[in-house]
Amino acid sequence: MPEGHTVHRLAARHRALFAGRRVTVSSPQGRFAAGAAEISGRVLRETEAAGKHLLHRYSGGRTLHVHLGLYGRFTDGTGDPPPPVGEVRLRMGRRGHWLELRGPAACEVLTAPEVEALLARLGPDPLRADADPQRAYARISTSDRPLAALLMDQSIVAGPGVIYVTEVLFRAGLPPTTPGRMLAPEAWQGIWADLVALMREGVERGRIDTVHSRHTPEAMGRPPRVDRHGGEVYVYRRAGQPCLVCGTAVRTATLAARNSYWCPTCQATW
DNA sequence: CAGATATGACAAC
DNA sequence: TTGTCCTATCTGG
Repeated sequence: MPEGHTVHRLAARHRALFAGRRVTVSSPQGRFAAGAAEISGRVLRETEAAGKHLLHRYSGGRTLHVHLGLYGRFTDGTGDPPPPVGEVRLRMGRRGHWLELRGPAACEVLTAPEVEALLARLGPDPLRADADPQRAYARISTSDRPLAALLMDQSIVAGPGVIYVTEVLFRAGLPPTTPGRMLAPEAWQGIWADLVALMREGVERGRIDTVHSRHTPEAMGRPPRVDRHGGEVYVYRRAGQPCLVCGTAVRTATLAARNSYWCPTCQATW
């Protein structure tokens, strides 16, 4: 589930559920027992998302940092918490509502300087008001690395994962192998604006849906896709299947240890 | 029931 | 570039 939109959505949900309240924190699985003891019984002041990182800021200056990694997920519910099933790393609750976390890559309590250091190594996040896209462009435009790798580098842009990056490059008409250096400033502005729009929509809807959004093939100045069936994304994980816009078989390759997908016709060249 | 897979990141080579 | 880690779920035999 987890690209940046998921984490921002969680931050908002956790804020609505628990911010300003005293919460109990435990680790049924045991792996977060010490951290849980540090924050349990404190007031959760505020929640925040930065890229794919979730922060719960507690009274007393401590911050819970969660990174979902590939499999991490939260569940929550009303009433009394159910008996723990499986590997529940963290459980938190207040009267009437509980929250569980399984499988995170990171679940730890950080000090203020550690939080600062974490935030300092992240690039601009399209979902944050304080984001400066030019900071990302300064890195992109001076690199020979392929765009797919640059945009997935969280120190360049924080939040997008392989799906958003794959799809935004399709929508920009650029192959994932395009060297960063080749990206014109206007093209970057377009990609950034597209990331902002798509990811905001992702936060609202709780899913990544790049085809049925406001940037339809028609709006992109391309012929409408014939197939009305087919799903939420243009090319991600659609290797060998016909491009939804032009019908060419979607190509795939491994780029920077991640799978890339692109349409060789719609994304012919920079 | 073993094995593959999943929207990620990092250390080690 | 490869291996490793976090957990659950789906596939096939």
